[in-house]
Amino acid sequence: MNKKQNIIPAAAHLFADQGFDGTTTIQISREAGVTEPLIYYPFKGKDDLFTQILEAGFTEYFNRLDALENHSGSAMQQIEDLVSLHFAFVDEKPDEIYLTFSTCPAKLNDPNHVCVRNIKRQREQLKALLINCLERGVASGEFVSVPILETAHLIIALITGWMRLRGLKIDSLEGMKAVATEFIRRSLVP
Amino acid sequence: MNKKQNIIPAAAHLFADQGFDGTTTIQISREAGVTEPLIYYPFKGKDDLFTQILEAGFTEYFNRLDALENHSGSAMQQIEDLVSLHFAFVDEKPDEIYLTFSTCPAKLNDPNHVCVRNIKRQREQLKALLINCLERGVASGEFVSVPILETAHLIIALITGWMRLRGLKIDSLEGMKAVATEFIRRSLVP
Amino acid sequence: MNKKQNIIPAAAHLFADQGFDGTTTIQISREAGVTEPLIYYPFKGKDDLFTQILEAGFTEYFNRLDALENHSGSAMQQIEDLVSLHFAFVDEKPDEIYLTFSTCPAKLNDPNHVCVRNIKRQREQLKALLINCLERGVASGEFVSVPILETAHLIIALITGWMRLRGLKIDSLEGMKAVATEFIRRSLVP
Amino acid sequence: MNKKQNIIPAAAHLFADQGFDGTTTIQISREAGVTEPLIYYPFKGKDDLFTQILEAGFTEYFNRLDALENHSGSAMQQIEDLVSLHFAFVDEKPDEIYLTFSTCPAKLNDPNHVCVRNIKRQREQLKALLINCLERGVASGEFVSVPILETAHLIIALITGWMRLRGLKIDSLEGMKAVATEFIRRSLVP
DNA sequence: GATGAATGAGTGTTCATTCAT
DNA sequence: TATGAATGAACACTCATTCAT
Repeated sequence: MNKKQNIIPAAAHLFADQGFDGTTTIQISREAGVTEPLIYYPFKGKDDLFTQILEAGFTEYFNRLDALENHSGSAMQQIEDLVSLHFAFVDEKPDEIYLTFSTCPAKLNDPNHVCVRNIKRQREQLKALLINCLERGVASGEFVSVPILETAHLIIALITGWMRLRGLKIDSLEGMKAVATEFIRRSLVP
Repeated sequence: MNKKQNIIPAAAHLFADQGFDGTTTIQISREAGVTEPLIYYPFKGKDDLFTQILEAGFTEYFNRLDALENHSGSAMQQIEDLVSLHFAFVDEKPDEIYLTFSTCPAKLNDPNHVCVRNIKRQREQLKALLINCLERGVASGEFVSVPILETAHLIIALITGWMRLRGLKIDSLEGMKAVATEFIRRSLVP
Repeated sequence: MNKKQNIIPAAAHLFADQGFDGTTTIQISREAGVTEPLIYYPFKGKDDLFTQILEAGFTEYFNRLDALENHSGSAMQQIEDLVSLHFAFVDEKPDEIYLTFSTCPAKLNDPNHVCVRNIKRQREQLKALLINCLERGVASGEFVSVPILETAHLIIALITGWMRLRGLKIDSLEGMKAVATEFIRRSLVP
Repeated sequence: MNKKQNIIPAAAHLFADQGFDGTTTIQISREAGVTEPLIYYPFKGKDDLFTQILEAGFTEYFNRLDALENHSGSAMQQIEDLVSLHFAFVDEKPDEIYLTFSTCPAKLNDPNHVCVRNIKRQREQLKALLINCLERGVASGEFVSVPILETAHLIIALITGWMRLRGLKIDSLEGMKAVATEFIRRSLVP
């Protein structure tokens, strides 16, 4: 239970960097400073390790997301919080959150697997939240009139696109949260 | 009976779907309806196959992108064309273009490899184009005053984020091009 | 029947240079200036090609060797002729003769195969000839008294050792025939 | 239960018997009583295994050969010791020493490879030693007058030829060392 | 708990050979 | 006869995983 805390971040980092298939158990053990078989004490295997990392990421992610659902502020405020949530998250735990938004490894593609289920749930929840938000905003006149579903998808693309660039360390610009928020606000608020 | 032509789309599809490492040569051969060794007739190996797919994608991509550089229209027009270019491209060749925008396999990460070099070139070229465009627009008053570099990155995130969702078949909404263009226009044009 | 003459020397050369297993049929076809499947018209396969080369080499070799058996000259004269035969042969057809004296490919090691049979026959015949020769020479006082069997083996080692060095192009010294003959003569003739 | 020690002799035997290309890793593993992947635990691959066997053989061989260089005895005595060295060696370690004297696999033919470098060094060192020896002997009148270089090559051919026959188990005669020594002595000493 | 040794299953790749034309 | 296209069988090698200690 002691070394488990070394393994998870090491694995998360390598998975995020090289993909699930591109990462070997021996790489993980070296990065974690343990021997290879030790991985099999706290985890059933490579799949399980991956799954647990993802699940931990998802758990925290959904906790934060759920807190947004019962939102009392304006529609724009809610979108702003949504953007903040994701941008803050990817700064805190770039590997876990990047994995959360990346594709499932091919071999874990069965629809009952935690990986697929959660990724689907995440997309649905994000979509629902944004649709609700946009509908509210358009109805109340807070937002200009936009096609709801398409705009929701667009904002998801913007958020996940940025997280991807950030998670892969391709983009390291600071202060993007405010810029993104303003960008969306100008587009939606009349 | 030239089965060689089946290999490229089959491989592109699988690579886009499962990643480079997650795709086996035998999967490719089955998807292409040929036997495994036939892959090695026109291609030197799995790496070469991947490289050639990417290179073909990049060649066409850069051709289209270069055509945008000497643009005579307004700044917004140019951004619109940029969005159109990418959205049209990903509709035409979802697999190839998705690969073009996805990450390099870990093992092909040496900086001289076509894969890395082109992906870098692509990001640089996109950034340069957008920065130029935004500077023009802001200077002429066509656009509101925005932080140039950050906004360029944001638009790249939006475009690539969308292409990713689209390339992975996660999102299949039609008519997104116009919605995206309008979304950006409202944000930038006063 | 036309291109067969191109294939044999090309194959013989490559087999001698790289060994049977180290030589591929495509190398042979290129060296012979033909396409790969053409090899299968005059030959049943790679094994057969190898066998035929060996057989041709052996046929000529045994022809020459048989001519030595009914020898009328002195014992030393006969040994001299034996040395001459081998040294001349390896100069004329270095590849074929080298193969003749080299090891059988592992996969052709069954004792009924032409390859094994001939190599055995060759060693037996050489041994018989030398034993006969040495016995004659010792009995007649032409030679000093030497252990017959061992000396026969030694001369075989000398001859095959030289042919190997020569066949592999490791040694390219000229005029070795006379030197070898003299070397043996001084050792045997009192 | 260190099965690693079984691998080297098993591999040496098979390599000597069937050549590098003719020997498969699965054959080696079976002969060593281990499973195939275990070969890759102590060795980087088939090439490395081959190289290490050769290197061990060469190291011991050169150690023994170097001991002969500073020789105080007569020229004939030195040659006798040289013959003894080789004949004793091939009796002790028939596989390793046979490999040491056999040809490099075609694919390891680059001139910097241990294999090529050592085989060259061996030939040069043997040649130098014999030339020196013969020159001494001829100058002092211990030997009859012989062409130095050619005779050196001849003795090398004799020694390596014998080692080959012996290493390949083609010839199993005992007591050859004395016979060979006498054979050479009679030829050189007046 | 911890590890060095070991392995079953599979991967990319090569090669001798055949087939359709 | 000749060849481009195609393949079955094997090869060296890797990897996630387990076992003996």
